[in-house]
Amino acid sequence: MLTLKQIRGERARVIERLAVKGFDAAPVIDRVEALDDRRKAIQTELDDLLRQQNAAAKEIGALMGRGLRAEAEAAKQKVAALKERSRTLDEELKTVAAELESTIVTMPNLPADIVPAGRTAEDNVVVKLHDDYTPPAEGALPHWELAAKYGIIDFELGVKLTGAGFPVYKGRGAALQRALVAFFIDRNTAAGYTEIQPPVMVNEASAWGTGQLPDKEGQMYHATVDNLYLVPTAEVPLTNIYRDVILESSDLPVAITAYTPCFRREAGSYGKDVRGLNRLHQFDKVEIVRVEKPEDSYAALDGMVAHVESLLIALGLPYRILRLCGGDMSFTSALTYDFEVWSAAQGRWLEVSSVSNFESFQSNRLKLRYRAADGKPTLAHTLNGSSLALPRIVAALLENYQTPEGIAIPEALHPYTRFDIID
RNA sequence: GGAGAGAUGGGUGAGUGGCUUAAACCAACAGUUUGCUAAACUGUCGUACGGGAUUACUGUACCGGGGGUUCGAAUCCCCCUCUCUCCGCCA
Repeated sequence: MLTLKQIRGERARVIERLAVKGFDAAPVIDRVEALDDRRKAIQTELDDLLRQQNAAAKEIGALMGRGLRAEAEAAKQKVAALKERSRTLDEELKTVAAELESTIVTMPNLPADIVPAGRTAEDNVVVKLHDDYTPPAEGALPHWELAAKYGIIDFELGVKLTGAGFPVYKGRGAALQRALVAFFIDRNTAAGYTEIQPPVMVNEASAWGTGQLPDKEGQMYHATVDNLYLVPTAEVPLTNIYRDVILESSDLPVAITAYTPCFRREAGSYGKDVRGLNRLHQFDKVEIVRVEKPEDSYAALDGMVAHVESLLIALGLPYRILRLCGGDMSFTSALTYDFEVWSAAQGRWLEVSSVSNFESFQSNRLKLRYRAADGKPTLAHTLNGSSLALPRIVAALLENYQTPEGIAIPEALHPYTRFDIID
């Protein structure tokens, strides 16, 4: 969520920036300002009443101690009136504060200055297009046919065991998954990220912390008996490590990485978009998360983009990098780069990574702060990205590396797979 | 699943209705002293939201969360959550 300081202190900029996301901020800001003024007025009056009550209570104690019971009784009468008024004010304060909060949370994060205007994915800007690859031969098979041909992914068996969107990987298909996870994590740790193995179920507080609740409640699998949620991404446990934390300046930057399976209900998805590995209920992903000082966060974002790009280069996959336009960005992001790999047989780009800077939008909700040079707790910036999501990488590997002899394995993976072809 | 014990500041931990402005110790930070490391001494040492000349200073709230009793609650009552120990089960 945005901070009051941002909303009130940079009114013109907030209106101008949120217009890029197609959000009309002016009336919301008016409401925020009115509520905040009201809240301050109430608090000032309430604080004064409480001060009087505290003083009176202390006085009564002293009177009682000296045995002056009549005077004490008189003082009690005086307090009763104050109490009634403060009780009313207290209720009003809670109401106004709740309204203020619920108004602020409707406002999306401010897009960074370089975010292009636009409403749909059509308006995203291609900032890098890697076209140095050989298109596959005529008659190339889509990955779901290749998966069946070589017996490495069994979608039907997954349906039997669990349901659609829960594939079973077999033989070298399973080994390829394991190899990719290890490869990505090794590359991430070499780049300075500390490996974490978090729980794949989180409690309600964590789901709120990263904003899965209340907005995306229907997207998560919910174990109701224990009120735990299966993580939709490692971002949730990783980022919540720093919920309600004040870091020392020397703790920054934080750079962590984790592999987890990810669980998404994907309610409402259908059609060719969900064919094969394109969209699953359970999939594997390696995530990177950073916590940065505000002045460092955009350099850090560039570093993350370069790092993710290096993974795709190492795998030899044709890719492109998009800077998302205002309309296609998430509610919480200030700047997002999407990575897409080319699906040779489907003839379309598949998103395999999304790297974002949330600035202080996420940390404000999390109460993730660090002690700045002046010693004051200051909201840190958070960033995250996939490095990488496996299923579509596997889809692209199968399709782009298909040969008459089988699926060739990129050289970078040989130390991990210990085989060089799937046949 | 059963039984019991707990939750107090960065940490340990005292505090069973007013003498608490939450003690003391540890850690941290600053200063003094000192050949070095270190030690000793002195001081500082929570968060949030207000008021204020936005300096100083100052008000309120916060002892796991929420409610209640009371002039007054860390302390008493109720509900909830979580943690630990033992037993049972178990990779």
